[in-house]
Amino acid sequence: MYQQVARVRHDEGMSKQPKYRQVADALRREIDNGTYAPGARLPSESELSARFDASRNTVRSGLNLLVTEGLISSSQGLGYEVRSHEVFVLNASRFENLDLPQNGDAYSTDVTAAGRRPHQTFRVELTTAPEYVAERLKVEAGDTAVLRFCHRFVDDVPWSTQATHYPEWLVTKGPRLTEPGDIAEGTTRYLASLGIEQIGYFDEIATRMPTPEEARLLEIGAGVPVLLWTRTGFSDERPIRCTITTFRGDLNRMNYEIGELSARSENEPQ
Amino acid sequence: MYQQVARVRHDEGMSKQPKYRQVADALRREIDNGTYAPGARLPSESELSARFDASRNTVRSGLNLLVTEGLISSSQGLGYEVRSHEVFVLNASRFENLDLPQNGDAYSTDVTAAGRRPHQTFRVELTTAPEYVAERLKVEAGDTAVLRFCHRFVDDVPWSTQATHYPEWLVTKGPRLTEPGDIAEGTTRYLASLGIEQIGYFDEIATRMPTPEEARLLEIGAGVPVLLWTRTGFSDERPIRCTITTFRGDLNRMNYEIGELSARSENEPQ
DNA sequence: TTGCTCAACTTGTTGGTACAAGCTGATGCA
DNA sequence: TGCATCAGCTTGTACCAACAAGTTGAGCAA
Repeated sequence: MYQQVARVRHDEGMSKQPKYRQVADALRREIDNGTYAPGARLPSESELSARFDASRNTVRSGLNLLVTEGLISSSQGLGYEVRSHEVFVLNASRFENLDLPQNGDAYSTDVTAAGRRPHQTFRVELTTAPEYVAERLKVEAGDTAVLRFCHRFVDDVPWSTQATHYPEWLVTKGPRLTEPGDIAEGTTRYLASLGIEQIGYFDEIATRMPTPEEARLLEIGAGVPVLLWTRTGFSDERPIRCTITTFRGDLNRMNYEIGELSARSENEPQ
Repeated sequence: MYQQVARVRHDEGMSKQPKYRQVADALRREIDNGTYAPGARLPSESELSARFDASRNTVRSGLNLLVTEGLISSSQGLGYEVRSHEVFVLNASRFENLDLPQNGDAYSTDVTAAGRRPHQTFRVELTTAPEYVAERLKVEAGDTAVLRFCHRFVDDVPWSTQATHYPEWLVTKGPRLTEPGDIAEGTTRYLASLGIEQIGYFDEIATRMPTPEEARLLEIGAGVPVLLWTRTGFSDERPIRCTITTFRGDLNRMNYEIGELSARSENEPQ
């Protein structure tokens, strides 16, 4: 029916690579060198099938590799599109600066400063602390806590989700724990209203592939990892909040400044 | 030959999900709840094919989803194995502490302290600075630079690669730029020998899917993202080195401490 | 016992087919 | 003109078949 042997013979070391990888490599090269620019559509499967002299299944395997790598995305009826990725940089050591508390929401400020349009939805609820959060807040897993969940967009593109847990002892300090509006304005402001000062953060950064739920919220297909940022905030006595932010990995980068940066470092590399 | 219609009819809203997703979801659930523990082998494709009453191709599509999510890996002749992921935590704000320069290689120290066995290979060469690095070192792209490339293992598992670029002006300060051995011992020590002190860092963190080359070096299959850590070190005058570390995303996590952490925070959540 | 071969498993690759389902523009009716 | 329909494109899902190639263990030969 088909014979692989004869073909491999004359391939002369240039590629023992299987055909579907050759397809992926060729297309990846063309995406890299700009033959297919971000936003552009790739030729259809049947066209590629003809070009590479491969079956539709084989071409699909190759395209699937590129989807997995996050280079392209597909939609039924439309075709394959080259993904664009303008990254948004978050300076985590300056963010919510300890000395200069932001007047308002730090996220909105940052996005607006970058000339882009922020948009976010809130949800505040009473819940129990999951184990991961409880460890960090130094409470028992299952203890009640207040969760402030936040879904953020930049120019109407889903950007990140943020879940902040406050321990029970903290929210009962305030007179109005049943009013979600208090927390909605932002963590720093809320804590200030309770007379609590954050004096330090413990940040943890990890990456992994999104869960199906995350993929849905952030509208990312297979092949785009998420960047997980867990920030535990401390008062002079104990942890006062734990914020887990889930970023689209292809659209975000984080920065930290440590120690002194020389004078000329003001204009950081973009 | 086969008819999808009849089956969908009686599925009763419980799942409009395509069959290959049902396979993936079922297996994912069983991996999560421990039916298949890390390191365990999944049933073979043909067994799963019988269990789910699906063709081998359909089962493969489902398994491929889990590979993409990084939950399992496959090897020809062996089968599918549930991946284990013990994460290794790197405290980036304490790492190469500015006040207390490490006596020796910081990586080896950290890994040994965690009760695991470090192993690394070096390569030092004279090269030109790629654009990304040149921007950070404030030199022209294409300028000569010294590259120290480092391939690191923990318990013989590939862990990370590290590429440190030093600008030309710096290496010519030392009398012996042709001796690769000097840099091999580590950045901090090398800089000290040149009488240069690092007073600050600029760290950038990003994530993405690995390039084929990275996947080869780190021995990660599709579905495992990499964590990119770029550290630019500064003297009191200017950037003196740029280190790009590529971690396996499934095995590493980074920490930063900012400001003051309360007394009880010494025992950080693992 | 040792060591080799080989059968019988495993996944990997590639081809084929058929139909479902989403999108778009042309066509034609009101 | 306006709108509904539909043909013809696209990708998505599902099946089948065949052979390549890696791994393992049984079993035979030295």
